[in-house]
Amino acid sequence: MESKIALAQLSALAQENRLALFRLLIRAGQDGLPAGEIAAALGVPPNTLSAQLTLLSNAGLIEGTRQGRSIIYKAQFDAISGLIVFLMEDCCQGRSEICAPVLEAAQSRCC
Amino acid sequence: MESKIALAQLSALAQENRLALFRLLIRAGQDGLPAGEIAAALGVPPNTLSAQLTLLSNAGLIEGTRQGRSIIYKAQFDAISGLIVFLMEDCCQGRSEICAPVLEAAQSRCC
DNA sequence: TCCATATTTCCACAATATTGGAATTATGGA
DNA sequence: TCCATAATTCCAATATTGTGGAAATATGGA
Repeated sequence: MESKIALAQLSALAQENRLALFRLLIRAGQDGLPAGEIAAALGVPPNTLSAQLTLLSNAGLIEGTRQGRSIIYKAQFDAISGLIVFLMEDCCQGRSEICAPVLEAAQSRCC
Repeated sequence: MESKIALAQLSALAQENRLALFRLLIRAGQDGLPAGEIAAALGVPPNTLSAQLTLLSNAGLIEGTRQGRSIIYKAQFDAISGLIVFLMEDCCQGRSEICAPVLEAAQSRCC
């Protein structure tokens, strides 16, 4: 992954509202949520939410598709996977005993 | 993990210099690097670097220990592991086929 | 004690990001 | 065509962050 993309993703997540928004979509899973429901859930005015959705979307972390009058946003799980790999890149120079436990711990505590 | 800590970690990583700095320490592994060498490697004046080290350190992503006149900074691998878990929290409501591949992909591409 | 090296703290200027009001675009139904 | 709903774009005020100069602190050696 390019450094610029990772930076955009980290910047997008590095804000209270957007982090909450992203995690809401992670929890919503593959069904996603319409922008209006997200705004209601987070208590954010629609134009502000729109700016936040755009940032996360430009970073590739979420994707919106129109469905009637609503736009349904979904978390992009691949993007998170790529970001994790980027952060751990060249972490061990072959000595995988250093970095393997990091991802193993994450895996065992997830789901 | 508390949301505040995750936010501090993401904010700390969401900046070009600090992201490069963190990844440098990830690559340096458990030996770490003295602040001076980091400054030289990144081409950043020492006082600016110090502010960046402080931010990453306060977020728990790195840790510095004095050794003679130098302070050796090391990446905290546990912190990254915790951040990954936080981002994926409640990702699948039991339907682990959604989120398991994310971490598996990360694991297979790392090391 | 004095000096050189390593790093940090203090501070203020410049750059960047966040927010929401008002207006705009898009869709579907009557 | 007209209206209501859903979401976005434009813009400017406000808030936050990043940067480096100058001074300060900490360590080790002569």
